[in-house]
Amino acid sequence: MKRKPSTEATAAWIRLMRVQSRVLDAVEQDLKKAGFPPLAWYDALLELSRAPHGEMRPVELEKQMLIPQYSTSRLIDRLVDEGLAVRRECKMDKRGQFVEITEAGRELQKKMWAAYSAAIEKYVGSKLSDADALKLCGLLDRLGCSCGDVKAAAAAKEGAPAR
Amino acid sequence: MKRKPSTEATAAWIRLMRVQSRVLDAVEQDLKKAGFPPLAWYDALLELSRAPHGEMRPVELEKQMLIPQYSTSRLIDRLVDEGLAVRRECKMDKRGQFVEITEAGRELQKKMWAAYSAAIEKYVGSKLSDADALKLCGLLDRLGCSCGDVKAAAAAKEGAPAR
DNA sequence: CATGACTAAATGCATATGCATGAAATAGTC
DNA sequence: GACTATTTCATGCATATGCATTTAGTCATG
Repeated sequence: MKRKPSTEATAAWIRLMRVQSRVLDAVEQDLKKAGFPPLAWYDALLELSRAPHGEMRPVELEKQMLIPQYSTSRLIDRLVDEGLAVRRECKMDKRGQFVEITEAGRELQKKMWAAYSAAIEKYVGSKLSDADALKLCGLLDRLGCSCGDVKAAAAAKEGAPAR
Repeated sequence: MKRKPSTEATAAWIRLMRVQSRVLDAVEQDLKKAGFPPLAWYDALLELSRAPHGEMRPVELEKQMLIPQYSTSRLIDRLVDEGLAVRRECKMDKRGQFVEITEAGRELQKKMWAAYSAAIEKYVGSKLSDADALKLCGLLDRLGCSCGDVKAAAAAKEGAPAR
């Protein structure tokens, strides 16, 4: 465990950091220029819209998005403030609650996907063949994140980065 | 430009975001647990230590690290506060200044590299063969970031993510 | 050498984040 | 059922970030 990384591994690390940062920045900028909120909002709206009845427990959302608890709490605050979601009482566990996406939330999610998917195409899709994209997936998956199968994403047709 | 991304491209995007986030998090956590400051400090110290006479203009540092101007300014503040760097007058351009790394700064950079490189090995190196790491580099490079040549990193022997 | 355009760096202010803790409900145990 | 531990969610506080602006110096031009 004390071994030093190879030159190749270090180079891969640097690129992983840099490229992600640049690409994410570019995508976020495109969204912002189009007048949309940050990607994190999109992720949350997407999760909610996919959930049965469009509602989830904050704890669930937190697990899906892999962000800290307080972060979830505040993200929900903002969504609610903007009328994109509502908090609903949770009868079975009165500590908890349900967060339900509103019609406005669903609409925003769809509109954002138009801009978001265009950005993905612009900054990723157009630079790699499908075969190379798959290779990239394979290599990234080896770095130990479980992102589910590529086919699962296919079924969903919408992408969400987990920050 | 309005084409939708393929499933493969979207999957690659998701993985790029997720894996980077997880790996960076893991590395930062390791550093933090070892009592070290954030990676951004390391990057700055490394840049400074490589510069001739261990000094640079803030503007240069900003360009190297690709972070916003105000961010550089405040990062330097912190380094100076901790005695890791000093601000020096710039005679040729009195608007500007030089930032020079101190002995303490050089020492910290070296100590951090020990922990940092171990983390890179742990979370990247040990998961990929060198050949695969190179493949990953190649694919990531196609996404349009100029990270310089792998050989350049080899010469330097130290890695720095650009945030 | 005056003036207008530009560059280097810092900073005020609003917002966001991380951390630790708090409050309220539930679950487990004796 | 009383007691403790655990889970769910919110929040106070310190720090960090993004954005716009300010201050100071340089440069180009007439």
